Amino acid sequence: MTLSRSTKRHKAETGKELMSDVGSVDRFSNVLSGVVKLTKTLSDGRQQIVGLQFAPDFLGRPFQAESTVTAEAATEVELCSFPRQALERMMKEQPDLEHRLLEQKLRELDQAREWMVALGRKTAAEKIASFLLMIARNIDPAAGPERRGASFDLPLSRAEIADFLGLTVETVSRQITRLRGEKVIRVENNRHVTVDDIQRLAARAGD
Amino acid sequence: MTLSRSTKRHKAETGKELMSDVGSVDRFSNVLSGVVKLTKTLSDGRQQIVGLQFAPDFLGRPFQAESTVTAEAATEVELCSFPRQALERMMKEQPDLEHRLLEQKLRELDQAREWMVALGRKTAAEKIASFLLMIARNIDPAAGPERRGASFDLPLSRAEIADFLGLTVETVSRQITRLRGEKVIRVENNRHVTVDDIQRLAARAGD
DNA sequence: CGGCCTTTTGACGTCAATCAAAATTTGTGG
DNA sequence: CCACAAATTTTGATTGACGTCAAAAGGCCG
Repeated sequence: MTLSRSTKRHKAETGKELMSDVGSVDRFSNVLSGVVKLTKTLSDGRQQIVGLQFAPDFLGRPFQAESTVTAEAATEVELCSFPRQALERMMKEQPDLEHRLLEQKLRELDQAREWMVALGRKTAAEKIASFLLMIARNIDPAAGPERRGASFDLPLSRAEIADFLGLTVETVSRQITRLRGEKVIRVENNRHVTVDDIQRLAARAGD
Repeated sequence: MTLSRSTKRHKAETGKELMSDVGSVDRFSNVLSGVVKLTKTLSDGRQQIVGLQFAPDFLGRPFQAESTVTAEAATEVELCSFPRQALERMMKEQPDLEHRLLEQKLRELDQAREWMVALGRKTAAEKIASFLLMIARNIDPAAGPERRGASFDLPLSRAEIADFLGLTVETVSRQITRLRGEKVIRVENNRHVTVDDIQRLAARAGD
């Protein structure tokens, strides 16, 4: 994608709020590396992560934003960000862009619905397995489709995983411990996960 | 929207499967009246409703469909349906169409994320209140924004509501009974609901 | 009226939440 | 590099909200 002159690049430290659809922040970005989490919060503080964006996803909600989603860097993130105006000009000049945006949003919608099934109908154990599987597929640098194993750093803390899966930290921890006990995964430094046999993990995802 | 010659109109009886994104069914529709439910099912039969489409929503997932969503009529439905080919031709002739499709998909994405919060973080009571509120806003014929009350037929059975909210039929029934006992809603014939004070209902939705 | 399906109600069980505290990791300054 | 503080993760004990199982009540249509 060619960038207009008004774009800028920057790194965001972990946890930094990148943009909130709720208010005046009126920018649009491209995730160059890292993971961005989209969260929604209830008035009493309960939180739910409603999406994760990996490179090279677009980031932002064009055409008005009433949806009160907050985007935060989950890991070190490199963004290429530009004002809404630039996006809209680019879309005029290059209608293909709007098409690609539609395709990405359709993918996001598919993913959101995938997670609705997990949130509504899967057990804690199945949620964790599904989550690890999803991360493995998105993050493992050598993620060929025919790989038997995978190894990756979790982009989220236990608390964030809980917010993603509609669980508590304690339940997340227990389920990960259980998977480790059953040798489905190995965990180093709490963040690095190795899956020797992805099929065995997939078998626990409940699909 | 102008319809190409190859389009057709038909009514679907309740419960009829309209299209499945999984396979060869390759049509695209417009909901003219009624409610269509989008469901996903796990291999052991657990089901989750991942979306409800009200008139005048589009229905269908253009540009390949790997997402195994099934669309079914929840009520009597009038559709205007046409083959994918027609849609793609129409999009070429009228680029505005693709733009409107994008806007609708963005709305659907917002809604999906709204429900992710409910599924992951709300209590059974809050889920029911949120659901009734959503239906009231979409269905009540006289739903002016400044109405104090609302009255409508539920487009879903208790079992379907359960599948939408990630609950069991029994829990749905108990929560509705509870709301009735507290005079937040009145229910006639199990399907018709009257809300005298929408604010009181909204206060229980937990947002 | 009678069978069938949906909804409600009741008794009980269980999975995940809550509460509490220990263990481990991470970060900071000397 | 180590010592200490803070944050994160794990583990344990207990509770509670919702699920499960069972049966009664209510609607719908022949």
